[in-house]
Amino acid sequence: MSGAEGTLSQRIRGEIEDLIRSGAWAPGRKVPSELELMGQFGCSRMTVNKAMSALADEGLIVRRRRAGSFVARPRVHSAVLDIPDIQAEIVARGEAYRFDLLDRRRREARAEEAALAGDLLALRGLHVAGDRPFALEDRLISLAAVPEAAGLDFADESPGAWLLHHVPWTEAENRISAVGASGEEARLLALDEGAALLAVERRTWRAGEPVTWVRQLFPGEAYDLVARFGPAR
Amino acid sequence: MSGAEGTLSQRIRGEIEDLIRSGAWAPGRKVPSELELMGQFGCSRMTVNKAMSALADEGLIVRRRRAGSFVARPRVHSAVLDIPDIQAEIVARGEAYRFDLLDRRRREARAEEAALAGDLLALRGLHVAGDRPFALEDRLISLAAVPEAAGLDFADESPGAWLLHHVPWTEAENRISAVGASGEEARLLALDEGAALLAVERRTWRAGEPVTWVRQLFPGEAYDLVARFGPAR
DNA sequence: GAGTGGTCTAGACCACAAT
DNA sequence: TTGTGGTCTAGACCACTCC
Repeated sequence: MSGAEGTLSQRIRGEIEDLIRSGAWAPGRKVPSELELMGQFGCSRMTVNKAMSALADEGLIVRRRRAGSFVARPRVHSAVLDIPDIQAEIVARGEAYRFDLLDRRRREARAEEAALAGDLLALRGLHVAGDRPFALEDRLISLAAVPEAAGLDFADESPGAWLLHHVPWTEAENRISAVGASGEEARLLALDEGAALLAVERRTWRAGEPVTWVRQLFPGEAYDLVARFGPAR
Repeated sequence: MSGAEGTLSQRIRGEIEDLIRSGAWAPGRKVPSELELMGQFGCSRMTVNKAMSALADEGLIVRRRRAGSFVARPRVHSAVLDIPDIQAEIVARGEAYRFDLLDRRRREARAEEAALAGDLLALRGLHVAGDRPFALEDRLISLAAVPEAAGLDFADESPGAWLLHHVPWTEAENRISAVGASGEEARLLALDEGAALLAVERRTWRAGEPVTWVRQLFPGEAYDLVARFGPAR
């Protein structure tokens, strides 16, 4: 939470940002107009406008003349490095997608899982494109952050896709490395033991609270992560 | 080049941005004050300020009260995904750094090297940390974009570090994958054939012009790419 | 037609750091 | 001390688009 810093326009921006990131204002909800916010904060329209423009640049709100401003529907595609929605990517290629849940259990966080605490859902599953294994996924979900997850079986929707659609506005840290496949991993991915895998490990927070940890293993030659950056404008 | 769009403040921003990205205004150079720009563009200070604040947010300029605004020294660390300065990383860890140039030749771009054209410098070298191979690098440099590179032997400084310091404000696209080491690659990196390598392939432009292409192979377990994103503020 | 955002103006006061 | 940026105000006109 952070709606109490610095200048007035930063404070306005922070307060609204907190409401959105915490989930209190759901996607699609109307944001007060600049005139209303002028009243609420007792300031000029330029000051409100600065805050709202910043939120729009960030992609947190969408602004339309005459209609007003609204909490944006979260874009899955970050400009710089996707949180890959594997399901959506496979479907977009025209292949059949399936998520095979291999293991599902509830347990307490272990000490070494510093990022997460308390009651967890631990999942292992395989993303399948057509009939070809696409990625092996191990995931922990904090039930403190996402209690609704406790009741799901993730048969129709992968945990990643479900989280993307139900817990918007998260922050994430990715670690990317290459590993040789263990015997078990090789078997599940239909590769030879020792084959090169791209390992993506990601921790995700919402409004400072840990939400999920995931490690995805991709057959290296079959998957490229693309990250582009440069002038936005 | 893009200094001719939209609103007045966008135009101001665009014109200055072009001057910086093209290299015409070198890092450290003083940017005209808001008062001067008000005169040049015949507008109010708020309009100039909006443009300059945006440039500062982008990291292209640094603003200091009383002193003025200056073209920023390029930060090697992008907020989202580094263009890794391998040399700096190794030195920062307190290890000795060495770049062994294995091959260096000039040649014309081939048809399949769509990104680059004309006269190229083609390099192969090994980044060494202490006495341990750290990364194998193949690189092409466009001599049309960077004619100064023709005269360098890259004995003291790796090509990547040299480019980072001499060709600022580039845009880049990274592709990241995992591959098994070929016999030659394994030999140079002192690994077993087939060992998992993290492959980072990057193309870089400056002001729309291709500058360099590079492919770096890291022993997978020894190197992590970290990419973090979320609220800036 | 009227409500909303998009942009701009002319002016103001303040904080800061270089001189 | 003084030039510079940082922020804000109160007002304005315009463009768009929903009603």
